[in-house]
Amino acid sequence: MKIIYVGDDMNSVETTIINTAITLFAKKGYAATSIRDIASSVDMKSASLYYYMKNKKDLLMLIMDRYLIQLISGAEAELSELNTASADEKLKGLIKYHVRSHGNEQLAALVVDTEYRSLEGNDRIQIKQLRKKYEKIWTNLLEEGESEGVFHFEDKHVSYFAIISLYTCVAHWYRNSGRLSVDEVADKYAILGSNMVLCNK
Amino acid sequence: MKIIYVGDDMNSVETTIINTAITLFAKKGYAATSIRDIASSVDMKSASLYYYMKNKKDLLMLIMDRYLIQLISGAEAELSELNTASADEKLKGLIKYHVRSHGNEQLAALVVDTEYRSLEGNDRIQIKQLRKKYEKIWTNLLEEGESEGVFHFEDKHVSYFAIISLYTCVAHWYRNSGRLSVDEVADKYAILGSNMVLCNK
DNA sequence: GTCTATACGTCGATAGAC
DNA sequence: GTCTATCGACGTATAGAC
Repeated sequence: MKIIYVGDDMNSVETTIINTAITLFAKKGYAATSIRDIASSVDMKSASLYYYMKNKKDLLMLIMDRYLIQLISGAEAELSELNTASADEKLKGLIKYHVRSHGNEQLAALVVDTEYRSLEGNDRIQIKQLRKKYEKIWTNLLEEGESEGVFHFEDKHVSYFAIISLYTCVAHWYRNSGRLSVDEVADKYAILGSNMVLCNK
Repeated sequence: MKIIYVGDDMNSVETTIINTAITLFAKKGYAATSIRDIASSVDMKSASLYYYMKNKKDLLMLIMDRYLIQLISGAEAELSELNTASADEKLKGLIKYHVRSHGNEQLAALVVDTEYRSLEGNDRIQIKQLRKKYEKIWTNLLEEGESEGVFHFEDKHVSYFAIISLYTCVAHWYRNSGRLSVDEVADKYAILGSNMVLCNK
């Protein structure tokens, strides 16, 4: 499940630049990555990049915006496919989707997760809203399960943060070269998370 | 439980500079924080800071090194106090200690957690070794509990990363001004984590 | 589209007065 | 101890040739 953005030409220069920026931002951080770093990684001069982008800040915004919009629409699609299932099945499905997305698009997920502090003004507000929209998908599901008597948590907010942080951190430790595939990690994690909130555990 | 480093004079200029650096590194990131930023926050000129430190890189190292050494020795002390307790009690104690440390020294914990990528060469190796030493405390305890038949996990590494990431992320979301005290969060989290690996759940 | 050249600010760090 | 002054490197971004 490689995420393909609508309208992307995977071989275009724009896409190469964006993917290179994602790699460098994830590895060294946005502030420590210079336009010249990105340019030399794609065998161009720094001035040439400005033909494809407005400035460095907009490049970061493009990356974060795209990933979050993709993540949200994918989560909504996943839940709508499961709309007749139990809350527990929906939670497992959502966890698997989240882990797969964070595993397959690991570098972009890392940028989204670590570079929020690099945003200012309206950019920050815009990304905050997208994050809140995604969080809402999870909290709605937890509340749905609770009102159906399927889930129980001593403290809703603590459980919510526990689940969200557990699954987001996958992007920080998962290694593609490791023992487990993304799908295997997703399956194992779905059980862990379900156990955390399920009533009859 | 405010962590006091041995030999610190809490009112010294050095300490003020270090605490200011921790705050700025946590908020904006190491690369995005200039020496002039730190200096103006402590009402000095940038040149004056060099009377107290060798360079910017060493300031970051000092912060990360101190926090990790403190974290490790505190965890060891916690476990040695509990050396006659069950593995489950030890795990709960370790979780509580970790959450309290990450809650009380939140900014330093964030710097340690997010600025590893800003280190190079021997600095990186040195911090990596400290992190591994701390991780070893946790994995030893999980293995001890498993061999005693108290803990069970389908996949040791996945469970280990789940627990570690769950508890480290506390530093990312905890707000001192919020509804819960650090101790309350620590207690609630200890139950969650224990449930994840306990046999008779 | 990609380049060379460059403007202009800010960076980390040092020299040396007080 | 703290300052002013300054160095040289490097940052983003633009102008304009090809």
